[in-house]
Amino acid sequence: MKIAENTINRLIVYKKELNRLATDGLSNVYSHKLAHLSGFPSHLVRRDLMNVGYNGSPAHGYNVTELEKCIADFLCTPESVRVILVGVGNLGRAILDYCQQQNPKISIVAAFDKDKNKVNKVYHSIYTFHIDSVKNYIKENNIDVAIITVPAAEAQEIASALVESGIKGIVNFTPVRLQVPAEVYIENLDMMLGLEKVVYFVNGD
Amino acid sequence: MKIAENTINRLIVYKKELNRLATDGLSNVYSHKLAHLSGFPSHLVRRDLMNVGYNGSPAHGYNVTELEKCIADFLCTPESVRVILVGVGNLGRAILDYCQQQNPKISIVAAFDKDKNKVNKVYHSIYTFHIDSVKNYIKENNIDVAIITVPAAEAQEIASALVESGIKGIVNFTPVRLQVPAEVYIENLDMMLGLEKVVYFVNGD
DNA sequence: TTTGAGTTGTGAAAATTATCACAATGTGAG
DNA sequence: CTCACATTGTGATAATTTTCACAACTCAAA
Repeated sequence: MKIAENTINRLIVYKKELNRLATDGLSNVYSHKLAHLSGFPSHLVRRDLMNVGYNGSPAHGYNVTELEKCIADFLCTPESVRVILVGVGNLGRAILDYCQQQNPKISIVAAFDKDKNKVNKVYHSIYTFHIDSVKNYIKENNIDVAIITVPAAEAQEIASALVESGIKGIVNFTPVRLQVPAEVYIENLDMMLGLEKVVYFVNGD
Repeated sequence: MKIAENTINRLIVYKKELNRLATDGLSNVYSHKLAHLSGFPSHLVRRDLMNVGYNGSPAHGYNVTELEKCIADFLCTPESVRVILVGVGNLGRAILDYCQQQNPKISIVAAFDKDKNKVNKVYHSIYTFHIDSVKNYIKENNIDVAIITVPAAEAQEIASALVESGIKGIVNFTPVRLQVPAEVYIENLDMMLGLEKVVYFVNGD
């Protein structure tokens, strides 16, 4: 069954909130509470959970840990995912740091840059290689996902190289709309776009 | 007329691509080309442009600079927007830097942190104030939009304080779902969520 | 002038997504 | 046991969003 992208977004949010509830020691939760925590209406929560195929109880709602696991299974979250990052600028280094504090299942295993002053250095405990070695690295280590944080002018060239080496998904932090084959999944995380959207909704209507 | 959030996203993308076309010296563009550049189908481009009320010519397509201005007007993009940033960690500093390289109409005018070692310092030419002064700053300078890059544990407390002071829109880089009144617009830019989504679409289907 | 190629703008249809409303269910108190 | 209550799961409905298809238009060339 095909699931809408928005549904996936929400499921990821539910999963995170469930995880937090679990660490808080709660064992069950009602759709209303999950709705309140995640910011979506409760009937959407229930509808989304229909998709993952987990059944709650009318009396106790959902079992927190079971539902979390069920969503994780549904999202096919593998036990560990290895990701690379290209572009060790301010933003790239911040992401190297940030990622380690979050989901331990997803880890950045290598960074790449063209600047010789950065190559062979370690940032936030991630080793930086020269960009020329990225193709080999991807192939030898079977990497599927890359994060791009290079300057806008280099983004397309880098993306093409990554795709050529077999990358299947890219988190794109540059403002450039990357041109890649349809089977490569691109998640654009343009911070400026986010800011502009907020400005629109605050100003306009 | 009410415009869907996705439409707003696309319009912002069109605007950026148009800007790039303009600097490249092109004077007009067809919906197909704009579609290719932005990654959306051409009939969606035309449908979206219907909303902003700009009319192209069947022979020459759209005038690049006029359309760009028209979209900007539609999005109510003010001549200049002043934004503050709360949380001068690695990510916060990277954003301070990144923002200045992009849209010159939107500028971060002040940063805030609770760490005394950061207060009164200047990062990427933005002055850092103590977090205790943020409420006054917002009121005195009439700030509408804030960027939150504090640790997850402090996010909600900060958000509540900002809202109390009159903030109308927040770009939230923390993984926390902020609880705010409905009239405050929140844009969640959770990098981990983006990564997880890519992992899902790469792995699963 | 007339024809033809290529594009826009848009009504209408299709597909998708969200909302509603309520039957079915499980629980605990009396 | 039975009843009242609160919640889930879901068919049906409504709303939204996208896609299709083509008439209307512009220009250039013959």
